[in-house]
Amino acid sequence: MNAITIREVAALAGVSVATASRVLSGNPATSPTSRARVASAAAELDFRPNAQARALRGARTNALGLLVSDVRNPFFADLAHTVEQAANLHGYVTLLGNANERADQQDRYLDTLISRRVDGIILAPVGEGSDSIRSLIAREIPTVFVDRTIAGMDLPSVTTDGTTGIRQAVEHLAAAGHTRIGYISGPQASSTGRDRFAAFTRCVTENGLSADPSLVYFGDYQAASGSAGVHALLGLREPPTALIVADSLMAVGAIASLHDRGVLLGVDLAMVAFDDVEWFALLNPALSVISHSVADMGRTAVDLLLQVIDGGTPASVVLPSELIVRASSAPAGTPGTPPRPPTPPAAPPAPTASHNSVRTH
Amino acid sequence: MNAITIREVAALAGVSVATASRVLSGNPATSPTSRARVASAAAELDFRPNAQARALRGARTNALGLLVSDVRNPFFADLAHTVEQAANLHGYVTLLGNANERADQQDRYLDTLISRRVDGIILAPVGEGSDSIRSLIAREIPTVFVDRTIAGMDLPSVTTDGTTGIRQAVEHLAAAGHTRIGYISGPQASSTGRDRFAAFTRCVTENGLSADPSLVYFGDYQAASGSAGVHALLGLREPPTALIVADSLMAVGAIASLHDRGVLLGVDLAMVAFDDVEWFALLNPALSVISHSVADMGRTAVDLLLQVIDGGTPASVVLPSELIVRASSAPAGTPGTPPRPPTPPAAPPAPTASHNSVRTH
DNA sequence: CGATTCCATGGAATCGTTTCCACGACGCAG
DNA sequence: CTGCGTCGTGGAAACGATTCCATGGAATCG
Repeated sequence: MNAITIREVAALAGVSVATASRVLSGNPATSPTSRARVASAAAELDFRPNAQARALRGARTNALGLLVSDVRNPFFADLAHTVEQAANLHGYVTLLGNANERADQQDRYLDTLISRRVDGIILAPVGEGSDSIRSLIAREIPTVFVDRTIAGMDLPSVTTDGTTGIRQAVEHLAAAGHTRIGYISGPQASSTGRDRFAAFTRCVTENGLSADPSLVYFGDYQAASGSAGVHALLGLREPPTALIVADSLMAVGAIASLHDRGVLLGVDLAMVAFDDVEWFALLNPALSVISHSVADMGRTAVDLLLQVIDGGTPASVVLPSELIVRASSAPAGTPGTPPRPPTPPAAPPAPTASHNSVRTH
Repeated sequence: MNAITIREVAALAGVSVATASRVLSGNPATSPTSRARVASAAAELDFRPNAQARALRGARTNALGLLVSDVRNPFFADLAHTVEQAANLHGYVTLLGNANERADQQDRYLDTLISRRVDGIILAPVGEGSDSIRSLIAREIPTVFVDRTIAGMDLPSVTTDGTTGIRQAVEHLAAAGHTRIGYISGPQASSTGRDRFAAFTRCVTENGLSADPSLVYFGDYQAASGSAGVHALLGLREPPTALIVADSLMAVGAIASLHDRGVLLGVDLAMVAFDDVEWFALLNPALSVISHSVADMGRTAVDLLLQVIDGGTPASVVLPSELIVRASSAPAGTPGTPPRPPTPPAAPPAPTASHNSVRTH
């Protein structure tokens, strides 16, 4: 770790450190001669400026923090990817943290991001507010929420309006004859969990469907709770004939559990999941989903954050969602019949929406 | 961004900065009195030490860099997760970078990691060596390779021995009567691409199967190349009756393409993919895979890196792989017959290996 | 009781970079 | 020829923490 400093570069170039610094940071007040000499000296020594020292003096670190609730969730993996690309475009490097859906890990990571003096933070919060998050606000560290928000914390955010998609899903299932729709919900401690659940209950009553509270299972956005939800709902005396699952990981767990039980998707049970994941279309039958554009969300989050860093107070953005109908939400079978022998799944109804994600205004 | 410094903490506590620093960094040479006063002052001001300044003076940053070739690849998402957890256990924070399977993005990220003076780097390299990687070695920055290596660069590494799994897969398919096995390979510019391809060709000849070079398609570990591979291989005059795909993303592309063509997995075409991804088991028919333990790989990589940081020169570790047979690799259909109407997939043969991943010694 | 050790403490140097300030050289207009 | 603005340059302060070193008081020992 024989680090080369700007001092050695200056010495080799035969100029002062001040001049070397000016050349290396693009300050125009330099002569062509010293520009050339410093540049070649830096190249020869393979000089890499120490970002710590640079950030210590200057105000900016040119780093953004992105804290997602679970990297293994394909939605957040995609989000990380788009955020990284967008940040890169603006000269920022992204430090990605993984809260693992746990508030303590989120706080630990937030603390290190604060310590490292990132220029701003994009946060998909877990829980309902912690000291670390309040600390963020008290220090006026530029922060935006993505995907989820926290009640009472007035920060710019990019979220999805799940209502449209959920309404479309409920109406679609109702039109297919389902009256008892099960719902595997996200945790009520998260804004998306609450909002989607509220939208679901509203749409269910609006469509005159069963509002039986036992049709709702509250999961935690992890695969295991999807399995548990299927177990609970199909164990009811009057099980649902259709199922809406509030995120992709729980959908994976739910599907695995249905497989184990020999319940055929799209035949014995209709299903729609929130979040469009590429391979959901590859399942047999392909899974109907409520889609929202992760690329737009990532780009918008970076845009908002950069505005906050520049001192602005941008308005929050709400992105649309929409139903994509595939074979898994075929018309209802007769409720209560035991699983039948495998038959080819019914032909999917004509899609009500294209697969292409909706662009934000 | 009204940052609180140790100076203000010291003032409030009524001690010198030196004492404050000692208390805050756990130096035992402090009196209980000042410990208490400094601690309460720090808490009251919500003091967060500036990691930049700390790292500037001291030698360590307590940060590791993890550079993966593609975050959206579930294998690397899982790896990121386990590495992060393991590093966390040792008090390190992980800076995750995404090379996007592109050498230029990898180099850009390596440069920022060098600039930020991370204590060590875990690298899943893209390409066959660049100036940035050579720079890493020249500076003696602790680095280990994970999943992939680069020929001629003698760094500790954790890799998977794909040979066992591929041999099992080829023998399994041969036993089922397949003689023409297609192979969608990873890029020959990557060590895993070369190694797995070499193992495949060796096993094919050993088992007396067709070594027709047109049965091999070279992809790039991205989904699109999986589709292209299916297109190329099924367009042959004598198409293969079985397919081995060298990674999970290309498998996704391949499966999508098979869907589009109406080719039934496990009926018209047997398939085995490298990398065990949770939801591959959920496909219908479930996908046979060559599994290797990503958790072991992540933990081992962190272990090796910590040894290198402590001045050691640990030996590289090779982890095992094994075939997990599921329904997608059913016995061969008659080659060349057009897709038949859907029938229930054949019952899977008895698994030759358990789903549980093999533990490293 | 005096000398010596121990220990908590504060002042100051240090890390590598940026940036303020002062200075000298130069060109140009009066 | 002198005065003034411009421009490139170097010295030194600054950023916020750690750590060496010296100091003074208390404790211990002969």
